[in-house]
Amino acid sequence: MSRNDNISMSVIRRLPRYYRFLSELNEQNIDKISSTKLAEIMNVTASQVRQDLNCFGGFGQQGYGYSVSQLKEEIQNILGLNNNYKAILIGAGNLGKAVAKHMNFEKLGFELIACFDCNEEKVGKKLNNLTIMHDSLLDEFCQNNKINTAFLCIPRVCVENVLDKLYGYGIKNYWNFSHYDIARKYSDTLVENVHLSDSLMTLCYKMNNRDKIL
Amino acid sequence: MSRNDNISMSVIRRLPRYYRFLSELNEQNIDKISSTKLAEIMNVTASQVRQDLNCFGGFGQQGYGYSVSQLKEEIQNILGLNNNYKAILIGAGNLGKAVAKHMNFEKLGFELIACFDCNEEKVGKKLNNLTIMHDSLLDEFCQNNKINTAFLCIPRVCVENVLDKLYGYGIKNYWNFSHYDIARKYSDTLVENVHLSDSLMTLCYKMNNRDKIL
DNA sequence: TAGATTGTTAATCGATTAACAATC
DNA sequence: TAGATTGTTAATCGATTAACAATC
Repeated sequence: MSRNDNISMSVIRRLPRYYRFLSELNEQNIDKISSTKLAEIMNVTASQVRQDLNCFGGFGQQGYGYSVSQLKEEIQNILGLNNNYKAILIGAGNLGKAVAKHMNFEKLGFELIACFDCNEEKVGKKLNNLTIMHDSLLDEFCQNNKINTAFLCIPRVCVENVLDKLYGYGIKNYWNFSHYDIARKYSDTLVENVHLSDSLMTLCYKMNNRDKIL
Repeated sequence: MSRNDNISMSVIRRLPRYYRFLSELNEQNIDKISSTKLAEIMNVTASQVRQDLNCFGGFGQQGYGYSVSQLKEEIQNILGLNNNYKAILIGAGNLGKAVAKHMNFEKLGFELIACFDCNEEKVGKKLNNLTIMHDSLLDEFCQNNKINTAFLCIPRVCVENVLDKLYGYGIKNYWNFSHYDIARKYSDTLVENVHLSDSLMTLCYKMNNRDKIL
């Protein structure tokens, strides 16, 4: 099935976007689409669509196009959204709460099974269906549960301490909202960073250079 | 000063990262750094550092290196972080609250001057130093205040309606947390999108392909 | 002056786009 | 069969890296 073992991250990062647009088309009960039309909708080139998809297999049919529902499923599988990776949330502050409540983890390949905070006031409160636990229970929880991922929503200065523990318990995948550089310390981790301030600074730059950009 | 009028977005997106590392070095009272050392710290090539910086000017000194504090300031200026762009927040849900409380807007070139929500229960409550206002007050507020940017923390389906109003009042810069495609509808807008679910899906892919990646 | 390190040009690498033969 | 559209190769474009002359 896979025609190309060395898929570039540029391609990977476009997959969620394909997935979103295909999901929409699917909801609109559109059952076939050509690379040209899909490209139009997504504001990319038809060549890119075909090249991207062909990294993973020949999902289309010459003369016809692509089956929307099939292609959506294929990308779902490529991304691995049918997984049920167990995740824990570290930090139930504003950001942690937002992340926990805002995301539909089941549709994204994850299940949030616990959340921790160092603040006594938060401990015992509910977050979704979970009761927030104190950081001191982390060790016990990690020993008794298989955890695939940690979502880090704590300040940068707190990360190293927690990370050392989590890594010690074999957790090697992180969704990281801090600026702490996880992969530098532990090179066999997989990390997705969300740098909100970087994004806002980029907007600031664009605003300063409106004329050059538009 | 600017040697290159057509800076690529690849370069721009690296600037916040330079800025962060330089800020750290500055806090550690390190006053000079060579492209080689900076590259090492940032895990990039020295060539890239020099190329990137030279898009904007010759900030270094041959035989010596770069002044940390000067370079930090230069990038601060390039990004426009000394601005005081007036921003309003639309949506004071979990995500909106997290964004409002979590970010240090002043250091990022912005000032949050109001926030709005359509939920009567939230109206009147405080968010930072601001009182959450009902969406129905948006028109009046926009007429009486100069607003540069809107931070959209509302569900996708709610965006178009609000966007039309905001655009009508001349707001053309958006920090967008929804999947609504603002730039498609209004092509003279500047948009920074934050797609949290895309990031998590990418992590999911990486986890599924750990062996290929690491 | 000698050593260090930049600024900048040239070479390489990778990603995107164009073109078209294969085929449904 | 004729028309449409893919899969795939080749061409182009842009970004990264290497090299080195300029110079502090």
